[in-house]
Amino acid sequence: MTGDPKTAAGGRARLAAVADDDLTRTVLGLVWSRREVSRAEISRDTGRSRSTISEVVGRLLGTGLVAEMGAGESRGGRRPILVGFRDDAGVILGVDVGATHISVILTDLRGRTLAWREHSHPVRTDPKGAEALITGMGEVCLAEWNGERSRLMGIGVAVPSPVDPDSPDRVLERVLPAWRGHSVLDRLNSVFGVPVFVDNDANLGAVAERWWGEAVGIDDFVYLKVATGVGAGLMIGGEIYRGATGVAGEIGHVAIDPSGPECVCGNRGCLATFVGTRQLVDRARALLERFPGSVLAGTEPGIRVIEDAALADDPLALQVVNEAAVRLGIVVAGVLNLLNPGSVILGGSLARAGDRLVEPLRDAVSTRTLVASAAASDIRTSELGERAVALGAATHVLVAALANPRLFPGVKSA
Amino acid sequence: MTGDPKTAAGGRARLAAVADDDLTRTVLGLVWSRREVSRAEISRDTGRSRSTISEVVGRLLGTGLVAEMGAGESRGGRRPILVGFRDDAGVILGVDVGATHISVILTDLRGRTLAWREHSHPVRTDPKGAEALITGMGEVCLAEWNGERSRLMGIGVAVPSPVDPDSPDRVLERVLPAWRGHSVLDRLNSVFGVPVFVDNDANLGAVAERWWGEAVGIDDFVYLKVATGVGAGLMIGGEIYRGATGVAGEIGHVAIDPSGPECVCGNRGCLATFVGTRQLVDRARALLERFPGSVLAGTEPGIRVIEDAALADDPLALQVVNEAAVRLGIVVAGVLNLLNPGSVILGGSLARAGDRLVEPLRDAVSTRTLVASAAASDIRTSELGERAVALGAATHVLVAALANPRLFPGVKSA
DNA sequence: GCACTTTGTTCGGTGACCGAACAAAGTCTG
DNA sequence: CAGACTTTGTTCGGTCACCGAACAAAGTGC
Repeated sequence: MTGDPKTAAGGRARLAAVADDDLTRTVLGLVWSRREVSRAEISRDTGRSRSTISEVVGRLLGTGLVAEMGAGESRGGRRPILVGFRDDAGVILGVDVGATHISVILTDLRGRTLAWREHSHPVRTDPKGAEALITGMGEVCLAEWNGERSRLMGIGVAVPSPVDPDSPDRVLERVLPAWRGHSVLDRLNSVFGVPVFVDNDANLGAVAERWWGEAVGIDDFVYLKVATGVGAGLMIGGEIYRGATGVAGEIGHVAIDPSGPECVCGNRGCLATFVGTRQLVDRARALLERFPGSVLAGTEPGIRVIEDAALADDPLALQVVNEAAVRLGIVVAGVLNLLNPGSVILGGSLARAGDRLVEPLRDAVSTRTLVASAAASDIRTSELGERAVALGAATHVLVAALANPRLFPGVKSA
Repeated sequence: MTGDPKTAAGGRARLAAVADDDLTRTVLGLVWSRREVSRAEISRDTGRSRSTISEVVGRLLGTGLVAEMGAGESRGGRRPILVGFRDDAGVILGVDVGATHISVILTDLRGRTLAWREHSHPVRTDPKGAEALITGMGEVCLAEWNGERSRLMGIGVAVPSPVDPDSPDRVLERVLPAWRGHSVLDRLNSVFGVPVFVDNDANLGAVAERWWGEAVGIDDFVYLKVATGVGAGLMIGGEIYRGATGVAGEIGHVAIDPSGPECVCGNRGCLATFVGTRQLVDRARALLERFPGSVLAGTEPGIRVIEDAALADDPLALQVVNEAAVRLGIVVAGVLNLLNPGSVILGGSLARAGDRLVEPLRDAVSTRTLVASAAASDIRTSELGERAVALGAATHVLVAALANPRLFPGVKSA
């Protein structure tokens, strides 16, 4: 043993610089969420003395992350100086890698869209092309934004596959076998020179809902996403819950009908055999015979067309939505009974249908749950639209930065 | 506004005494779990300096909660002084209020049983009698133990009903309407003069498993308990998860067969209509015709008798266990897909059947889950026996005390 | 105009924690 | 067996986050 370097370097890491201790983190988060707040108010909310808060805020002002925004209303004495978060202090790229498409968003630190691109691509079979497409689209977004590139803080990537909490590199192999060995993360990191974060798409959709959507202020909810497959993002105590091996929320293969069709997973009657973009489109096509008057007759319907038709109360489209609602309802009922979430948010392909989806779903649920838990949780559709997952990927980076401000450009660590 | 008492009294509470700051808590927990540990080892494990740990341990020695237990093995230098937890520094009462019985346990701070009593009682319909019975059994346990009564630290109570995290008093009303208005908690508190904690029985069974049973060291698991009803305790990140309104884990009314019998809850085919002590006994009686040679023939079978028969490979009893396993398997499969727990532990009426229950259950599960999540989590039966829930109730108090040492007798707060 | 509030800053003080140094009590090697 | 090296636990002076008191600046309300 050559001495004991652990005692010297380990233990409580020496914080040589700004914005890394607990209090600084708390204050930064408070300034972010309150948008405009005085030092005195921070002091009251955190329970720390005004003198302490003054010093912390002073250090934060030096980083450029927060700034004084003018005077606020008097509460019977001197008017407070309002401190606010600099939403433009950095930008974030969010990437949504779907099964058949890729989209990229560029946001500021308040989740505002600065640029957005979308492309169809056979992601499963052409990983090399996908990789090039992602970096290219990222470059395009940055160019459109036309700001200093050094303000890019990080990249969030959503993948349609479970993520192993321990080694996110090995993520893609299970669902995307052709991606084996391709470390998109490394590539993105070396091209853009910033940290890259990966997570499952449903998880990141849940993150988007919690920060900008229907679940703002809710710590315990379930986000259910219908796309090529079906997945759930579990938010528990304000944190994404991944389970023991990272596959929590993978509900596509819950068996809801033992006599149902065979699934790729080897079992029968999985939820994924009924609900999923492809299955919905197939079902619509099969129903054309029974609904010759449908607006879908004669077209080659895509999911978007079905959604539009449902919103126009086309009987065929409503039938498709209804059937899906009943199937989803079976699973949602199970989720409510087991987890008792504060709310359930439906995103993805069918969310645009709104009440036309929620009402039959709620009916299906109510025949399968205890009154108490069903009544307690409200079921809603997402309003974030097609950008939800990419936005969530970007938000994931924002969350990481607020928790560890050294990620912000201009905040030094030594 | 009369001054600002909040600034003076609120915020970071002044710690006038011993054993209440973060580090002291950590050290106390470490000493408890390691049983015998040196100051130097604590220093390495917590990352604090030896000088700091020395001071903290010194203070803890003063409380009587820990003591020096002699010298340990040398690691190449001076031999360490081992510090250990005084398991007999306090005792705890755990109460298991079932639907048809009440049991009380007295334990030390290592979960060892010092006394135990059990009684049948119509809890639902006779709350006053139940209350008297609980206090009486508590007194009997304390008398049998024959120690100083001042060492009683607290009482944990398990109830067969969801618990509202915000107001545990209103707990019992939903499942036990006759208990309305009876605050057993207040009564216990005034009789014994110590804090009283309440929680759901399945939750407390999970606590027992995590501290003394099959889930030691596992932070994410599901405990499934079959008794008069069926319930689950969800351990997530080492904490009991209660959901938004406290009914998480109430899976008795998950619909597993839409064409099944009607349930008291108004729906059809609930898990509770198939699995539950009463249902199992009824089923055994109904099967007597088909299994005339069964050892159960001619008896009036109780659940204990059925368990014994199954362990003796009686075909009728095995049939009952098998059927229950398949039904439970449907629900367990849903749980695995959704939550991806590290393990599933089966407690209550059927746990004694061991592999005779687990094997058919595992078969039922494997046809309904993704390979990945099914393979990752192992399904086991509890070994804690009939005392599990009462033990968990007592353990709940221990957990609270380790997190807030002022609960311990002799540790002053001012 | 005067009494009272509120804000933000300055400044001396407290306490948790650290590192260096040391004595005591070991192990290991020649 | 002696001397070199380790490990443990304690002592002691120093650092840093945080606090409270005091104060000036800038308000409000009668």
